[in-house]
Amino acid sequence: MRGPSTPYDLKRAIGRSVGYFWNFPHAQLYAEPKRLQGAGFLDVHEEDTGRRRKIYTITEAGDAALRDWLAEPVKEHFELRDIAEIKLFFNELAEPDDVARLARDQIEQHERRIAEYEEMQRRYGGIEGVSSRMVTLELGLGMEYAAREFWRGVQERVERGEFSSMKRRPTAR
Amino acid sequence: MRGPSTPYDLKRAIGRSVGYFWNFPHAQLYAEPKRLQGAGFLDVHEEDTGRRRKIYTITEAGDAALRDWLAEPVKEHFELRDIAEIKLFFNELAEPDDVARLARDQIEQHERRIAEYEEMQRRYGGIEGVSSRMVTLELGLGMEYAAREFWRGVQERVERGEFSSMKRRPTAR
DNA sequence: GCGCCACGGTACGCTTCGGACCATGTCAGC
DNA sequence: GCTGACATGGTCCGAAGCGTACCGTGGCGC
Repeated sequence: MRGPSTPYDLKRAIGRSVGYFWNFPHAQLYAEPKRLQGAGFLDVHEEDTGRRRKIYTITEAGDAALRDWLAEPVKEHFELRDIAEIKLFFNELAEPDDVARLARDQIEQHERRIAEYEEMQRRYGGIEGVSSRMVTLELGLGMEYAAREFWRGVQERVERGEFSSMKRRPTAR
Repeated sequence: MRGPSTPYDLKRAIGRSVGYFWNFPHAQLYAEPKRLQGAGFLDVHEEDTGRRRKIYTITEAGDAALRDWLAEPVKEHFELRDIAEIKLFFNELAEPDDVARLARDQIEQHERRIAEYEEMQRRYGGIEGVSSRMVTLELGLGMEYAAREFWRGVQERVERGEFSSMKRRPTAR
């Protein structure tokens, strides 16, 4: 989509797009093109002076492989990976105050993210060509709204004393 | 929460709970207790006959560490890890038919999951003691509803011809 | 008495991860 | 014209995560 790019270019592009819902450790972005090049899906041009940038270009084979992959059905269900959710799952072992703080922090975090996303929508929403890349932003927003509502509910319930701590773990099987 | 358990016990328990939103390759569930035991957070009792089960019990130190962790604030934002979303992000490179199929499959997948979750709610919702563990199920459901709505929207837009393919990639920088 | 399947676990190679580290330009402010 | 901060562009590496293949045990139905 971007044309020939260096890993660093990708890193920045990702930071403003897919990075919001799929984390890429930057070291990966240097290792992966190397592999793809080995597989014949990318060509490299390495500068021989200065910063020695490596500019990768997709090959015909790479283009074909990408399109094949896109046409392939998705079997995996999405995975959430939410530390806060894990902690809430173990709420019985925590103090109600901890749960309350967890909920408060989560609401704040999701609100911040919602503000970011809504700002992006306002800024780039109308622009021709870019808007088809904005579709996924809506999913992100939907998820954020749902999460915010959920944690608000948790907060209310904590306030009503519906979470209680279990001081000792069970020792019997 | 469960008391002394074997990795296998955990594997099954996880399959019916956290496993829905956080994947655990079962090999991990044998390696991790070993590590935790090394750190003094678990005790082992290994059977010396038959299946040689390893039954792990949490220690005082482990219990304390767990509670500390639960009390610690969560810094990381959740991560979605949705292959379908990635593919949709690259919709410009795919055929509209592929996008349509993607949306259809996703709607089906999310509906299946919603049915499972709703069934769980009906079955275990009222039960004393278990219901505090059901909280996270609500978040799961919220996410599923949001995702289903989103993909329905995508489907409608594909039908209206709002997605078009870009046959050739840009070659200029 | 035997074959199947749930149980319970190990081994191993590959990938992913993230933090530490390094070197090159650029530009603002003195 | 020097310097220090910061963006650029990248490598290295140990640790953790992943998934598949594989192995033995025991209960139960036929």
